[in-house]
Amino acid sequence: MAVGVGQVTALESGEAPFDAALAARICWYYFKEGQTQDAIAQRLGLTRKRVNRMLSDARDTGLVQITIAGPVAPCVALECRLVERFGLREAVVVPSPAEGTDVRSVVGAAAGWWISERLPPSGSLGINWGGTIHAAAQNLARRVGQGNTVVLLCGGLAESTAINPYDNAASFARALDATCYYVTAPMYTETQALRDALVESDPVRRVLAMVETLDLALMSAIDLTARSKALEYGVISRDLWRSLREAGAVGEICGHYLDPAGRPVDHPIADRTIRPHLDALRRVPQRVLAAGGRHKAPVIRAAIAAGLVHVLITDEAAAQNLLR
Amino acid sequence: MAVGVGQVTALESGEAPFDAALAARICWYYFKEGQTQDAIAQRLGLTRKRVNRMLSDARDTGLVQITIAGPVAPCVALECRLVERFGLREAVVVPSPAEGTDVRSVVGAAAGWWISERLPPSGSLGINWGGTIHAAAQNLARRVGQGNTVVLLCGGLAESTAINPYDNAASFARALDATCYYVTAPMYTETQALRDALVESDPVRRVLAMVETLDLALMSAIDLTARSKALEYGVISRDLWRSLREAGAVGEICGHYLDPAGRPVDHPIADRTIRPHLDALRRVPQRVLAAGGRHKAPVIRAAIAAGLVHVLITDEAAAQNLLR
DNA sequence: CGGCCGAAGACACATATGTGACGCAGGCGG
DNA sequence: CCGCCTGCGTCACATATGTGTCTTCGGCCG
Repeated sequence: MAVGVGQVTALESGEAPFDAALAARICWYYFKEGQTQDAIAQRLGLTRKRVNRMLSDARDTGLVQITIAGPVAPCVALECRLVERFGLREAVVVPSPAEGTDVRSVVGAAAGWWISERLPPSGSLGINWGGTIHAAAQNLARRVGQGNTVVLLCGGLAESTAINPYDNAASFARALDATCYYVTAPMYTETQALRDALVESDPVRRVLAMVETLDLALMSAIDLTARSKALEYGVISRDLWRSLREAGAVGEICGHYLDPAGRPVDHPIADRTIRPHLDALRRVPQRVLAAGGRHKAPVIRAAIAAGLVHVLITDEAAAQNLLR
Repeated sequence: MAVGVGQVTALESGEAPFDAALAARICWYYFKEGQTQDAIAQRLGLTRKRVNRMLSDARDTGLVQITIAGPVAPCVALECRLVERFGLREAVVVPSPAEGTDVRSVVGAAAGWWISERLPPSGSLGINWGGTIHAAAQNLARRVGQGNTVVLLCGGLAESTAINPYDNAASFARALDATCYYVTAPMYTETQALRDALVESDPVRRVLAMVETLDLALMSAIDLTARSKALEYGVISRDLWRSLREAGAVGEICGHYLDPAGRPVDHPIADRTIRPHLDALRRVPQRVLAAGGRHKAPVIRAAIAAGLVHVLITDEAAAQNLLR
């Protein structure tokens, strides 16, 4: 119970810590003791509705984490085949969710779990952005004071959507109790001159240079199919989308637009994008790609071909497409 | 209902010993995707009941593991174990502060919060003294005109330290807008005759008798380890400390020195101490002990054994020691 | 060969859960 | 000072869940 500390009363210290404690307690009673929500509400003097809401909040924010131990056989088979076919270090395949539901949350959950397991103490982690990464953030095992570092590998978005890059990074940093470095610049600029000025500027340059120091990079990929979320959210305009496709791009990773063979495509946007160097990314010792959904298969293939993937975290549908 | 290829494979392979694969898949759909059991059953061609049973089996066998993140999670676990192990009505465990800092302020803060929540309007509250109680006083939610009563359950200290009993009581009374009753006598006298005379005197007798009317008693405990604050403050002389330890005492609550089994020890100081009767204390309907720090574990155990504790408010370190 | 037995399904029902409608109070800006 | 608006509590109801009972089915044993 993080009631107020020292002379500070609970109220003065703000509701946040108290709420977290209460939420944790509720989760314990509900998930561990199997109490009914009603009973918990009575026991703690709350309304059932409140308990109910806190429980779903807890699930959303990752306060409770549900892990499934045993290997899911078919997925394990796919994992083995992916590793073998593409020469990966490791593959994680999760069952595809029902048609119409969002694959990113389940792939992200797997990614969060993977990072929790594999990020060393004092490790330095690079991330980019996207719904998958956002979901990963919600599924990290909490750390305290291990001296981790989180580096955001892309610029920000001016319009704050639910999956803003800065928020992604902040969520990671909060969960890992990490120092966080942000690229204080937009994802891409309107002119090349501005891009050049920004990447030369001290704060941006310093953060982008940190890619050389990373232990681990967790990246998602943007596809350029008609189902692209980037298109849906307006992060990529329809005109840009069309011209990228015409230029032969199948998707984007960390600001790099790749053709099916994993080569960067020639497109003006490249000169206006703020991004780490591709070669620098290729020097990160452990590179993890988290992307799911069958429409992501081409960009995943491209990313692998580009040498950006040591570890692939994906879903059944994408895995099957990749192996076809 | 569209069934994914992987699922068909799983079904057609018809594992007679419905291996962990199916169970894991069901768990995945249920916990990760939030599908309804009915939907899962339809999707996999099973009955809902079967899905239901596999889910509860999975929980029992640990195939799914639910963990609660956040710093307070282990505390909630400890609370539950304390309640169960010692037959308490309630336990509150706060995270232990960093080594070297004072645990009493955080335990006291929790105690203050607890009292604020649970002391009924017009309720009568007994307290003793100590740093923990002092901290509790600082963390009470203010009340106005609810007709509360505060009764100090011990004598005073002539030398005014920061944690003078009278000041403790006054702080409580001020915060609760309560009428306050003080034991107008020292904590212990130099002779038994004086003690006897004092407890027979009208004001002292009347206040001590009020213990029978209390709704709630909030008590801290003095330990007799080398780290005892009472020793450090000189409230207990080193000679007294040594002889109490030799007599088998592990600590003191409200003037009662207890051995590890919770029995009063035989020691001359007992006859010179001004204190409520142990049996009277045991008749207080709700008895709360607030004490933290690992060195308090023995006296907490003694207090519980003595039947003085309905509600224990402590810290992680002490809780762990208690459960060992 | 026939009956026994256990596993698993169908059905039913009592709870538990999630969610929307409504209304109240407290904070805030006009 | 007043009205609006947000947040929360209450109520109500549609689903979802857990569990019992009865039945069926298939294997096993006498």
